Amino acid sequence: MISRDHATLRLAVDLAILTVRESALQVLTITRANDPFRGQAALPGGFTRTDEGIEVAAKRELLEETGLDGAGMHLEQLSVYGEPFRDPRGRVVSVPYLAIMPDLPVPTAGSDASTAAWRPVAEVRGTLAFDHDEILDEAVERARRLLEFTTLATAFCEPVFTIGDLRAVYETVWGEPLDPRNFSRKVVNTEGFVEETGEKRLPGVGRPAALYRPGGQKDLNPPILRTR
Amino acid sequence: MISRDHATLRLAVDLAILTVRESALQVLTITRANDPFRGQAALPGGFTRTDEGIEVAAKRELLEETGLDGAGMHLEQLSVYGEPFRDPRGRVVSVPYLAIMPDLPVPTAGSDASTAAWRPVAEVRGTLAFDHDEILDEAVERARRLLEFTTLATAFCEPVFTIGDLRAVYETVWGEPLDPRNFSRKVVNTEGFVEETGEKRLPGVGRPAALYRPGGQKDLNPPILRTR
DNA sequence: ACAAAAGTGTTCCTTCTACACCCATGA
DNA sequence: TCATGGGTGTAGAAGGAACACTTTTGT
Repeated sequence: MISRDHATLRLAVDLAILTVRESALQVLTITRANDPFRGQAALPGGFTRTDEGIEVAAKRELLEETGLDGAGMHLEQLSVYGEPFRDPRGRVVSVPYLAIMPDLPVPTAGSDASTAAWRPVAEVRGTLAFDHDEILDEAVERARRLLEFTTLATAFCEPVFTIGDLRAVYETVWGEPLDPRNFSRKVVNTEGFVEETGEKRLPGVGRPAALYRPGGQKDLNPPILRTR
Repeated sequence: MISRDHATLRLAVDLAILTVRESALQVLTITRANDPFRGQAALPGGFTRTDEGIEVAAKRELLEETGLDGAGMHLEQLSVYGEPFRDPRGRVVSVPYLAIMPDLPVPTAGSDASTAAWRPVAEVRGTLAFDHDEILDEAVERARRLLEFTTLATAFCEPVFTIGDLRAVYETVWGEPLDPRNFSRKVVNTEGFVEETGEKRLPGVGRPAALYRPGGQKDLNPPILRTR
């Protein structure tokens, strides 16, 4: 039985899970199996449980809906959505999180996740259930800013990656081309951004690129500012 | 009757209201009149009402507890605090907001507000009820960052102010001295940060300073970065 | 040899920093 | 005339943007 009164307040978490895939910024969406908005695309999420912390709930939903273990993953909390009538079922306040991951196939483990799929952000904008379009916009904007001031771009990449891979992340998320030569220097010279592995990637074509691991640093100092 | 079960979830808003006063960063605190934490200092706040939006609730609490009308005021949402046992009364999730205002006397309008008072941040750190110490730390850190990337420093000032006043805000919030000459140039040359009034302030001593109004711009481009 | 991607060196230009110096007022 | 805070000029340092050029691979 679903509550319809507004005196009873429930807390939900939603997840804007972003990746770079096929040269496009993509987001993990599910197709809603139940009313309201049955059949429509939405961000994965669900209600928090009694005595469950909010970030814990977010990681649990991540696992349930995508089969991905978010144990070590960075979740970035976005602003809370609590308009009284945002959910037709009653008073639901949502705490949305931004998660960033490499281009992995969706394991489709849980029951709800059977419909989980990567979709290009440009394609889903304006089509999501509830106020998830707003959440997605905020997530993308946050991701853009995180690339400027933190080393989180490496979270879009595989465990080892080339500077070219990393540059592709910046170019895709920011939607603007960057000078490969200046970018390379900036990244390599920034203490703690990336760490050499000593290996090289066998190329399809061109000179093999050096492979790197994420460095220890979280904040990017100096930042890599985009030209506005 | 206060609920003690955790199945019933209630949503609260808390306010970290900052000002610069007597050359120190100060925060508005109340002394709790009721258990839990009776007699201890805390941030003003309260529960949201049925069918009331969250930011609306924050502005209502601001009015009730300080007598200040936050109609046009910028409220900056901080991260949500929802640990299951953060409030001994039951499951309470708090949405904290940062508010910035000039050094106004606290009107002490509402009943709860009789104990409202400005206190230096340095003095109250570690003494607040609930997890309000954490919230305050986050608020101060956010305020520091806002000064770098937005024009919100003007919110600490009276409706008209001198560049010296504005510099005092930066120095107090950042806790480091700035070069008055370079600061002045940077502010005046940044499009939309401040706007000349044509007036001058009658000085106690020294050359009279030009008076300015806040400019139209919200974001600060280029940013005023502090040296870390 | 050629195409393509990786990476280095160098030049130009903008911005920041430090500080010498001048300005306008009260005591 | 001196102290004090407001404000301009300017030289040097630092960092970013643009781009010529070299390196290393596959075909």
